[in-house]
Amino acid sequence: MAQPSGRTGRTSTTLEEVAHLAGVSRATVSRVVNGSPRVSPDIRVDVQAAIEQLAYVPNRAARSLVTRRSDSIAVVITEPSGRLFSDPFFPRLLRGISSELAARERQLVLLMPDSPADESRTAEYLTAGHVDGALLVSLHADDPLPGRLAAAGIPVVLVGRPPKGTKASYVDVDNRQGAQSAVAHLLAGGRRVVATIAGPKDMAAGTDRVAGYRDALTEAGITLDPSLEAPSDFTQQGGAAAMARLLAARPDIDAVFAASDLMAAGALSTLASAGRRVPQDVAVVGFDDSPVATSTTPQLTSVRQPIEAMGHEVARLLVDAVEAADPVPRRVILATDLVRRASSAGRPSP
Amino acid sequence: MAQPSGRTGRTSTTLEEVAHLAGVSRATVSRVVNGSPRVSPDIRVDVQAAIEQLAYVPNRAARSLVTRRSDSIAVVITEPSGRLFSDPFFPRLLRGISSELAARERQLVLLMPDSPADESRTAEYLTAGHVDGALLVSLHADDPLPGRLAAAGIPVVLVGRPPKGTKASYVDVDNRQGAQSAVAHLLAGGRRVVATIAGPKDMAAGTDRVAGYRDALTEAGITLDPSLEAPSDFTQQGGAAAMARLLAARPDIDAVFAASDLMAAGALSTLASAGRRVPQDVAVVGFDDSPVATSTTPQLTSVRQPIEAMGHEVARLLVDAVEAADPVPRRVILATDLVRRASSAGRPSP
DNA sequence: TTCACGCGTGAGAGCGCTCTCACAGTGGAT
DNA sequence: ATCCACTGTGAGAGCGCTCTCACGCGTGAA
Repeated sequence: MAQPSGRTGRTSTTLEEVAHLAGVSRATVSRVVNGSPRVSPDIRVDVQAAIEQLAYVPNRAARSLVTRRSDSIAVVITEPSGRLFSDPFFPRLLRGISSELAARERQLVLLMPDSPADESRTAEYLTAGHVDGALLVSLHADDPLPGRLAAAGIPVVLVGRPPKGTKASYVDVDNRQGAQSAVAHLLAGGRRVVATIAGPKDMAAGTDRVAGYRDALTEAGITLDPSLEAPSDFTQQGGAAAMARLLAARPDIDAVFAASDLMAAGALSTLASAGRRVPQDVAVVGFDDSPVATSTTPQLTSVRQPIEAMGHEVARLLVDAVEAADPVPRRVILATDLVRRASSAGRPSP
Repeated sequence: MAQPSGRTGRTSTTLEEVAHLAGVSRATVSRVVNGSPRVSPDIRVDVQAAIEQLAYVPNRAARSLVTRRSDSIAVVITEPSGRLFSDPFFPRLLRGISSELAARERQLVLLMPDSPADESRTAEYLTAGHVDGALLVSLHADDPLPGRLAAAGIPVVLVGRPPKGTKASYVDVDNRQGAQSAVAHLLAGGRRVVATIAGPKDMAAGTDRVAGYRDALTEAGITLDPSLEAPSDFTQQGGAAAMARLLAARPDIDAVFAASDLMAAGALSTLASAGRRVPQDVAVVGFDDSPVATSTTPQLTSVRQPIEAMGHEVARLLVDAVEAADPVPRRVILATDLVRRASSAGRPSP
């Protein structure tokens, strides 16, 4: 930055030039560009013609300088790289966010801090007012970021319900309902001893899915049994190990609801080693409907999450919050969808 | 945009205020901020103290307005969503890019056009001068974007060698050498009838990996045999089908090099159905070292690509190109690394 | 002592835009 | 005819910064 660029910049057209060509003042061109109603139709047409002819594009920097808005939104992904690299969640979410922001003419500024030093730099960047708001993607339970941003008055929307209660807006899928429908589906298929491989207890997605599992059993009048609930960590290895524990404790299991497809895939391999046939002996349902679900044998029934829709929703919420004078926190919960595949085919009625 | 925001902005400190506190002029503070050597040490200290005290952060918009640089770099991902959602390539690449750009104090503006209309909007955005340069991630063979950007004088760096020859800078992994080392490893393990499941012919990664496969055989004095080369499409299903074709044509195959882990995983399932043991009867090597490689049975030997390094390199190249007066195209080829796992364990010597 | 030179510093213009305010023109009510 | 309200337009200030240019001061050579 010490050196000015040697590049002889492509100088773009300015408002001034458009105004000159159209025979009006800068102010009028500005009004046309920004869609003000206070412009007579004929002048508007002239100005638009001039804009077209000169291929005029407003200079964001100049505009930002006076409006004190950057029209950019930060997306902060703080993920220690495990899930980031194995789960298609992030690309899909980014696509949803990107498409919404593009439609709203906002820039998407991506931040992926990958060290504690980086994270504090991220916080400084965000609070410096370079962006109008921030989308926080995978928050640690103890992340100080939401607090710092709130203190700095930066609008924030979270993706996924944060583990601790928070005042911030967030968008999440209906994990509980999704899990409930998965287990209800197993019960409807004639299964009676339904276990679950759960996610970590310190993640909302973990606890909510267990709650949904219990809901379904309770609704069906089945007494809950702690020996049928094996906590795990959302990974394939973890799922395999949890399945082994479940089989050891309860050999009579005839169905498993895993809180992620990766864990379900792990469970499948353990079941295969144990000589249990899927779905004849044990039915399996996963969660996420990730690509893994169609590459296992048999293919996995799974709870599909509307990830792109989440992206859209979260971006919409944030842009609205930036524009609104009253940033009332909102939460949006999106419904899930059970995708039926071979792993949970119902038993032939006896 | 018609309405000014109702938000009562957190007004940040300005150069002016820092200058006042330090008892110097704006120009001097600016010099300190931008690291000019033409400032006496004692004054520099005073100014830095004032900056610290007021928590001064330069206003990007004001700076951009005069420097005519945005200090932001666009990353354009044009991927029809197949690979985007199944391959961890993109998150890893983004992380590499992000970390390099953060270190260089550049903003990463992410663009993911997902419709033709979107793509033309993207082109307009990029040529409007809102960013200093663009990183193009997964280019179609016939994508007009590089041409349009070149015409507009926007610096561009490509990730991966483009199918058609191009004058643009790019960074790629050494696909040919990677494939060569994989096949050499199979030969060193005592394999003699080595087949390959290749990628599409219209992708550089596809043809380069076949070339590497042939290199290794030729070096070992083995005559090439077209019946051992099965083109496919980088997907698991495609890999499974290609493996079936290979087995039908050449039942004597004792090793397979697949140009992607997904295809290798498909090959494994076909081999299992055909009753061939891996690695005893047939050794298998994949490419990418993706998470799939460790979730198959047996785990896959695979060629690891330095994806984060690619991200770093590509970002470095672009920032350098933006700063340099003479944008001489450069190409950087990164070495790969063979990760040995069970799927290619050598035969016990006879 | 005088002059030239270089170095550190300040004054001020200006980047392209928005937005307030003033003003001219129009038309309806008095 | 007079006044008022209202609408459309233009003039101009100013957002926060960089950068050129001029200036004053100290230093070394003449």
